[in-house]
Amino acid sequence: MTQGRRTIMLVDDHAVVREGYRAVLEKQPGLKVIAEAGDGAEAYRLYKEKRPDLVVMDLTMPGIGGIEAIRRIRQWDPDARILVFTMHQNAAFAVQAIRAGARGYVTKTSPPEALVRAVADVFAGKVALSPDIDHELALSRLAEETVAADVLTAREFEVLRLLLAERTADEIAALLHISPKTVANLHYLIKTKLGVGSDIELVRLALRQGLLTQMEIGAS
Amino acid sequence: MTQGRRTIMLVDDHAVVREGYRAVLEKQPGLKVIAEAGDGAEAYRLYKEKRPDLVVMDLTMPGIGGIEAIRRIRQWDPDARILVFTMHQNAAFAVQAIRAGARGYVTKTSPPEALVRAVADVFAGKVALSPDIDHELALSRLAEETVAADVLTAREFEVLRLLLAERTADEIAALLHISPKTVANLHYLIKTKLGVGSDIELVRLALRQGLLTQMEIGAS
DNA sequence: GCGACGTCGGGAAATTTGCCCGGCTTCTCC
DNA sequence: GGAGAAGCCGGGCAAATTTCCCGACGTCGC
Repeated sequence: MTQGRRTIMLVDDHAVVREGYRAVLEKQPGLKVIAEAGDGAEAYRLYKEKRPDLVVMDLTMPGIGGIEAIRRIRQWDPDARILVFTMHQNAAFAVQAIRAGARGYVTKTSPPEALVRAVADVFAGKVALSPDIDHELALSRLAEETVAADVLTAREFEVLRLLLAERTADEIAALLHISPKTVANLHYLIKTKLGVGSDIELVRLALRQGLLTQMEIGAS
Repeated sequence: MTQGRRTIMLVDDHAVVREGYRAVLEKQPGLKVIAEAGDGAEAYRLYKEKRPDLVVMDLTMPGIGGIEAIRRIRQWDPDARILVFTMHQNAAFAVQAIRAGARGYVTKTSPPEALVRAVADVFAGKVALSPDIDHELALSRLAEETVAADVLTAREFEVLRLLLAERTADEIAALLHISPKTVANLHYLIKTKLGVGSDIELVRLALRQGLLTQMEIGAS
């Protein structure tokens, strides 16, 4: 990266929203938007081609999501600077993003200046978190909600995904070549491990943890 | 409204996103953004103060949501032109918005030109729907999914809300001063009326129909 | 080889679900 | 004012599921 001219790539599936990022960022001297992508796959491809100094990335996108895009880009270039800018004011998402290799997490509810400041912070080597996410993370620390991906085994996680996909116990049993009884046992075990009493709580916990995004809901 | 100078109010809880709308719309000669609001209550207040010729409105916002804001504005000014511009590519939302009095529904995934065209269509007296919403509505017509708000009685709807709020049957019974048995019966009746087999399907249907927005999920 | 752990499922009691019923109130329409 | 429809409430009971226990098997690390 040259010092005087920092290049940026924007990743968001909404073209009009990218227009907003661009307007805000290009008001800053020394920042230049050189690429835009509408989904994770395009982001990865364009990153390799354009080598921007920083990526501003949304999380919820069709196809390959933001988290996976971060992982891929960081695998290809471990020094990549990626700043997540999303609507999800959600500690679970922030944790996932940072673990995947993001250098910051700012919510879209923040004033535009916050984005500008976060960009500067990332260039300065700091981890940029907006105040509301600080707060969310603090709360989640206190709540100590069990993280599904951490406590569940691979098999349990798979059954959970299928349950959330509106499969009946019998369908899952047939799919996995196990007895319906085992599915029932796993279902029970999952609820126990996650400290959840009903299926309704289970779905809501899954939503909070991003296991099921609102996007997928329609695609039943 | 004067012919040469059409005034617009933007409503969206994300400041950066409003920046995008503004950039796209003000490129058009004859359009001028004269107000911005970040939630439904502010939108209603500002509408009365500024009397814009058109409102571009998001749906999911903190506090008073977009649907309710549309209702209020239209009650105060039955001729108000309101165009919904949202990320929700969801037939149920579109139906609610149009019923509340919106003159159009465009999703944020549409190219920026689609927004410009929709604005022009609304000014021309047409109902503006983006192609993906046309498609969603067509599908929903074929699927004929039961609409919770239509088929459920008030009591049933109330129980449904409480169930979704992660209350146990016993809590609901105590809250409504009825027997747990009745709650169980209502729970069963709700699932029957909505043509749903499990609680998981029930939650997902509620999400599709906007009874439970992703925003609320965290606030358990 | 031995303990820890994940996977798979049987068994049995406890609970919930699915579906029926009848009684009660309210509202409408004649 | 009476007949009928529709909503609300809850008992009853068989069937199904959930809950919790158990043992068997494979595999991995030490």
